[in-house]
Amino acid sequence: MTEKGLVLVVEDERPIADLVRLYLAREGFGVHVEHDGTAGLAAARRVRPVAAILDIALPGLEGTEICRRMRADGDWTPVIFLTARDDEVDRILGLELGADDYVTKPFSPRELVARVKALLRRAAGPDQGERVRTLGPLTLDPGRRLVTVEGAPLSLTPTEFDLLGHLLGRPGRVFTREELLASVWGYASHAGTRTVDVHVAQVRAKLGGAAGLIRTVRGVGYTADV
Amino acid sequence: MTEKGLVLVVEDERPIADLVRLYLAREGFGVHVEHDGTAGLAAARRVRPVAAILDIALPGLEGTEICRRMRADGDWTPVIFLTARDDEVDRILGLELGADDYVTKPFSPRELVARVKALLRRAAGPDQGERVRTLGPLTLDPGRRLVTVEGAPLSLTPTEFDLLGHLLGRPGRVFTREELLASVWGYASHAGTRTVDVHVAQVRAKLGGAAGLIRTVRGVGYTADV
DNA sequence: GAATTCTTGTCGGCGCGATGTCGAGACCAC
DNA sequence: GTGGTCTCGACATCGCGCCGACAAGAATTC
Repeated sequence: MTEKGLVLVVEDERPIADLVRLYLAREGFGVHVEHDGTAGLAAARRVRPVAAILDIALPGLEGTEICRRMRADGDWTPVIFLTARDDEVDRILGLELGADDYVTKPFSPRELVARVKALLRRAAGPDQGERVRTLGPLTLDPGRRLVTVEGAPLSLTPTEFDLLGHLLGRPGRVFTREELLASVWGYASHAGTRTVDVHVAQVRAKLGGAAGLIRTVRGVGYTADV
Repeated sequence: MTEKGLVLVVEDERPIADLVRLYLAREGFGVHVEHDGTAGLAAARRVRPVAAILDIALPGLEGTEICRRMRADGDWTPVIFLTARDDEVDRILGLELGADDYVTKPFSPRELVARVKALLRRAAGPDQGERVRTLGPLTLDPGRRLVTVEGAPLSLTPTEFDLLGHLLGRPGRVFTREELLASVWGYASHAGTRTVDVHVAQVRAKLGGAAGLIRTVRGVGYTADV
């Protein structure tokens, strides 16, 4: 549920909070919602979110104050402010709050999600998922969605590519079928574990001579041999 | 920590210096801080910064004087001045200090970081976005907003041009529809991902024989084939 | 070493989701 | 208003994933 990390949302208007929660959850984020400023600050300190979305006008403690105290704690979690009025924008940008972005109400949930993602991309630097992986004659380039065996490109379907990529992400580590289903297919998948076998077989077929790199660990799962 | 190079900060007010240091460090810059003018000039000569942020009012040696002496040394490192009063701005702009930018207090650290980056981009030569891109029979010139196929000019709409330009910016790299929407259409776009498909189709139609250069990566997005 | 049982490999077809394509309507600039 | 552009809906098409079923192979028991 929190594969992409937890996003803290502090917003006192329930309908808006629910909307934001829905859209973020749909994108695979875990969401922690608080409805007043004091609880929001406590949550920020407790749940270690990867990003925080703070309404400015809040009961208890203003969003700006939550951010200020987080920064004082040395917490540089990316923060996006929600603001209803344009003149509040000046307060965000003008002061040294360490706000990373802001969105004015009414806003599009799609836009908000896009900004959260952009922020995390920026904060994370070069994405781990973008790393080119090499194992023997095999190379896998996530950015180009390209797999080569001894330089010759392979044509893999999306599932095959993700599956191979996940195995190559930690060579030597044995993944159970359940783990692979959860990571590659996603937690919402209803597929049975046998489906994993079928795709492993197809990847092996396409790997040709390098098929041996994916080893069956009987009774457990699969691994990319080092 | 210094992957992006070292930025020299000369600022006698500790809180401000610390704030600037934090923000620059967070962006991957190395930071060297000095608190008086004399030490600042010595540091400029010693640490070879990629950019310098100089307060104007400094004990020992004014920021303007540091800059002047750097220039006299033949050191044309980009310099940003921090100034508390507007009337100081005139002194910066009026004299041939070789200042590249200035920021008035109170300032937003975000803004300062943005200016440092902009300065380095400028100093690094022609903007990446201005680069003429060529791929097989295709050339795309952002400056002239011109695309040609084997020398013959094409008439593209703004969206079509930006879309093609973005794909050609990193040939081989696969972009998801969401990435393209965010980059080409912008954050605030409410367009659905299918809109991307339509525009890709249009671009392909206009590309004629070179249409194959834009390849669909099923389940992922699009790429410009190398 | 043979029989049994469980696990894994393999094949083929069905259903669904993703993409290509066309056209209508909205919107904007002139 | 007029022309150009963007966005969306609708439909057709195609590829892919999923499952069921059986074959093959490995571990366990005797």
